[in-house]
Amino acid sequence: MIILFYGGSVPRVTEEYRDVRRQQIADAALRAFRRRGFQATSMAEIIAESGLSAGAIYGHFKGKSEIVFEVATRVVGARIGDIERLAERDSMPSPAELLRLIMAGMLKDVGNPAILVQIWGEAVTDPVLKQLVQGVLARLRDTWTRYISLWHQREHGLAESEADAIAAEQVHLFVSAAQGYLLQSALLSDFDSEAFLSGVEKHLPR
Amino acid sequence: MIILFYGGSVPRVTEEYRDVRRQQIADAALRAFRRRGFQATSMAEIIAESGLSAGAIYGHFKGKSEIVFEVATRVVGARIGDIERLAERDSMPSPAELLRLIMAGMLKDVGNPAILVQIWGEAVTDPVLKQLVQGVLARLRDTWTRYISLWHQREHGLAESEADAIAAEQVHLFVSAAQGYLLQSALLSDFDSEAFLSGVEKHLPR
DNA sequence: GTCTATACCAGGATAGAC
DNA sequence: GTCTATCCTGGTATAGAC
Repeated sequence: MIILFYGGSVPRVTEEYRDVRRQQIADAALRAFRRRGFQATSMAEIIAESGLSAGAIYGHFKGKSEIVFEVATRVVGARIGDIERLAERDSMPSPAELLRLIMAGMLKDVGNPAILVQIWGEAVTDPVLKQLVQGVLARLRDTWTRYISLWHQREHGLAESEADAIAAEQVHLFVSAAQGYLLQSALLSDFDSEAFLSGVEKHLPR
Repeated sequence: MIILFYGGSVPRVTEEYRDVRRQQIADAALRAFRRRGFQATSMAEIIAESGLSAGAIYGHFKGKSEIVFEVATRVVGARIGDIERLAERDSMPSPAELLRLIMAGMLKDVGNPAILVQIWGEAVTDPVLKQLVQGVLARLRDTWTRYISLWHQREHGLAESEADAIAAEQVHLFVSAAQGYLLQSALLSDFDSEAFLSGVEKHLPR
């Protein structure tokens, strides 16, 4: 393929070209994951789906884990963006309503909650995935904490420091609710999403 | 080995003998899982740990999943027993305190929460493990619901039917908190167990 | 950078003798 | 029921040409 160097020692066009390829591979991987789940998707399938070859893929990623890293980072970025956008609205949804929205967004992008559960399971032994999950969880927790704090300030007129303190306590419950929701919807064939969400919404702190 | 048939066509001593063997294998497997996690433990290691041979193990279990099924069922049975015992005490711990106790018991028996997360991940694709997780979750949820209902009746003097209804809503939050706790303690190297538990305890419904 | 072909390995499960 | 030895599958990653 055409590789252009633009002047000095920095390969400008190449850089961009690499990004496009990485994106193309990540997109293909996500399509494959949506279809077959994470574990069941072999590198061969990602290769086929991408329309490229083994050599090409391994030229851009060290392996399957690195590809997921890329995919997941993008997806979670979208979710973080959602939360931050909602935090700027005149009437913020309550944290419990936020849970509903995040879950919906997650399922829409990822397609199948089982993928996440599988990644969690792999992360136990795979260092790259472990780092991914830790990073993702930290970002999500922080953003969510800010949201809850802001909501308490707006809704209950709490001072920022006080709201921050409460939010830091409550966020664990919200994050757990999200994880429980994903886990159960992935594993229980008779999972009642609406019962879960409304039950939880009713008893989550306000 | 000695196999005795006691009278008719029912092999009485054999039956007992099989149970002992199955138990021996299950114990060995749990020891191996505690040491290395679930995924990383190969059949070869379970075989070595049990002091038996491949042939012997496969004579008693169809495969790895069936062994975990046995192990997990025993462990969860203990947890169910804990809850039911606590429900009979004069002063029941609050549901939030129960969470603490269950988590402690779980970690004591299983040794490492990562094992559970790995089983969840595998359950997505493995039918035997999926059935295991579904069964376990259902039993746990039911027992926990009864506990919460009972607590509301005792503590707030609610009628049984009313207490049942509230418990059915709240149980999702408690189960999720347990799952979130296990997941995070397995995956976050800087997980602050005490902050989680006390934060959650403070904002869980009473 | 990309392709095809393939080496290589781990690990679960089985065969057949005792 | 149990043992030893081994087969066999799936799947990741690399070699070497273009």
